[in-house]
Amino acid sequence: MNISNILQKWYAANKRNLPWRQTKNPYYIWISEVILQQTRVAQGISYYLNFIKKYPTVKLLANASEKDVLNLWQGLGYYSRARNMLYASKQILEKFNGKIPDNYSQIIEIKGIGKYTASAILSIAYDKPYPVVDGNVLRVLSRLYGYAKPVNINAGYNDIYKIAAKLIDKKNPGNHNQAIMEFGALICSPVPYCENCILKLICVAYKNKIIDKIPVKTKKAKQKIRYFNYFFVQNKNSFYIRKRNFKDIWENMYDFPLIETKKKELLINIINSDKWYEIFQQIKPKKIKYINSIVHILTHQKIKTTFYNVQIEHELIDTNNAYIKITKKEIKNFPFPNLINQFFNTQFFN
DNA sequence: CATTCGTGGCC
DNA sequence: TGGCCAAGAAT
Repeated sequence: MNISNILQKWYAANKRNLPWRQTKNPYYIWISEVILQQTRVAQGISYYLNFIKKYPTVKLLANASEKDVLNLWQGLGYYSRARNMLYASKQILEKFNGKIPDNYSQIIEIKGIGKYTASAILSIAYDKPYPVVDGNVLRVLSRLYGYAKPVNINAGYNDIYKIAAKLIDKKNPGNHNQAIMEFGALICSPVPYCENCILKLICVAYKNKIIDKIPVKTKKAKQKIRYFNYFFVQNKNSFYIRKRNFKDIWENMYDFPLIETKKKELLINIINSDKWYEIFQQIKPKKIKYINSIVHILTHQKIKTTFYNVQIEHELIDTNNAYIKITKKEIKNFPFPNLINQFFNTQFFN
């Protein structure tokens, strides 16, 4: 038995029962693959079920609003995936007659579908022999073959890709690809379960006792620290939000009026300064109150956040038309990043 | 091609 | 606790 056969046999006996494994519908496979990009299976399952329930076809997705799609994606992170999927659904509808292409050159044109997702859809939904190389495959194959150079650069990725291409079962590519990924997720995990591994006798890293040193990765850049001051501006039972319609984190999501500072700074006196008027075009508020401070961690940024409550007695004079006045009941209609969403669950807000 | 895009779980 | 990492893609 070759390696693929061993993995597929293991997979048949040990695979998890996941909702997207009950279909070969290319649309569903596409949705699942995008949701699972850089996302754990446990976190993605409910989003997948909600997504295919609300948008069961390409056409229904293509006719959705971005705000609704982002709302469904809220809390999952990497929101460009949702924006790209909406764009992609229109591409599929118009250029490919509503059908996910079954060939590489066309499917790779679709927004949000890169080398991995193209290969995953083609192999799983259409039985085409394209090898997937994701984080699992990089780990499994680098250990198995004792590949001790960095895998998170192009050269390393290309080396592993060649191995993956040589290894693939051309008669059962979808099953093969899922088997090796599942094996990486459950057995050859970052902290591996070598005692349960069916490949340990032929695993170079295991034989050389360097499992904990492979895969090799180059260092990541240090997190940037940013200081956000969010103003929960309140006018009786209404408050103000705005859409982040500019190039930064959380693009096209909603949040509160924000003042970013370059260092840690308490802006409790801002209503007595000209700065308040410059930003909000608003006469001096009735009162401002510090609420709390939290730290929100992103992959490349650490957001040190302070929330303030500002009570005003007149409407915001919003010459830039930047703010939307809403009540608490309307919150669920708008997609917020989790930093803001968590605020809605605090004692202050309720 | 290195960086940037969230969030949550794990140790 | 801080760092690593998860079915990656766009720029």
